Amino acid sequence: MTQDTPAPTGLMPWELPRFRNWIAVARAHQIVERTLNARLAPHGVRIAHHDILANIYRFAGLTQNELAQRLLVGRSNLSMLLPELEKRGLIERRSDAADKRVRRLWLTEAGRALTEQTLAVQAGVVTDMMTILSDAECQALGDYMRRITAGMAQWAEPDRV
Amino acid sequence: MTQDTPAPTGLMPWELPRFRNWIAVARAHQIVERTLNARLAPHGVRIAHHDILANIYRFAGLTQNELAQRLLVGRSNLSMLLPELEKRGLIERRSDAADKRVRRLWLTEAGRALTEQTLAVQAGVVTDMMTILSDAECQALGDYMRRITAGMAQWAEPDRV
DNA sequence: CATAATTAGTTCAATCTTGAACAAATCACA
DNA sequence: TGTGATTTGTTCAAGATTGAACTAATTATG
Repeated sequence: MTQDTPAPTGLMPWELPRFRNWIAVARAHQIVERTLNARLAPHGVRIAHHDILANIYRFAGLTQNELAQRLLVGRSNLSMLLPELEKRGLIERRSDAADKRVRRLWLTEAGRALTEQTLAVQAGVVTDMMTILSDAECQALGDYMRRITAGMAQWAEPDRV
Repeated sequence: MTQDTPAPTGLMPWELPRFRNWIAVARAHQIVERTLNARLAPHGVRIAHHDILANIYRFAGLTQNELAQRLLVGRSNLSMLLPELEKRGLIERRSDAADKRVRRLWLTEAGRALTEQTLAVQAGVVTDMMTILSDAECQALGDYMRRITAGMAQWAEPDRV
């Protein structure tokens, strides 16, 4: 019953190699995100939480604004999420002595422990899925994507609020 | 002020090549999605809408359920979105004569015209960003991602509702 | 055939995410 | 200094997304 609409004139977008190949990226990413979310759920954490925790784990003492830029989300998003993580005793927000506007972020002991678990989950998902690529292929993949990201950066899209 | 937490024992996850390289994929994808959304906005459409329209464009007459599986979203999601697109006169939902549960999806003339525009926008974003890769690299990228997707498929994550 | 199991789609309430408007603190610089 | 521009974080309301529960239609099976 379902039928492809015949190409009116030239190639349809999904027939263009660059298009097709990017769609493959989007699909794989979507599936991995869903998988990660599912495996994170038993730990009482969503990807958004994990991303926050992992960044504080790695860059202890960063500000909310730095975190927002790093995650490519709006500051308001963090203003909604961080109090929740704070209430759960996973993070602390200490205001900066030098600049009273700023709130710097730190993990509690419990937060650090949880983050180590969720990082392990994420690493598990990623290595599971990437085993299908050889080391060289995996490296090439990373190089391609970093070049694309760098290229887009010049292209300069609207800043997050 | 911000400081890396020193590795307690072995490598931290973000130092593992496979992990690092996948993060690059996630980042690039995130940036491209944002760019696409921004460029779609002037057409009064978000990615979610465009994805729906583009799939109906390509697979005219598919059912809501088929569409949901294709987009990897829940059926309820479409039950919220489709009436909106219908009200805007972009799509039609005709119930199937053979199976009265099913509603098949078709584009109106206006919907087809809009979809051709948004497909062009998407193709523009994708080719813009992919020009930094050679044809061969682009092809390799697609191959890698399709292999990953196929690998995950066996791995069989929880079905959408 | 009758009844149970399955499937397609909807509704609803709970969450998530976002941008605009805002307050406070800092900075630029005349 | 003083005044205007910028930056940081928050609030709030609107929109988007999700899963669970539900109805109606179809299929499987005894």
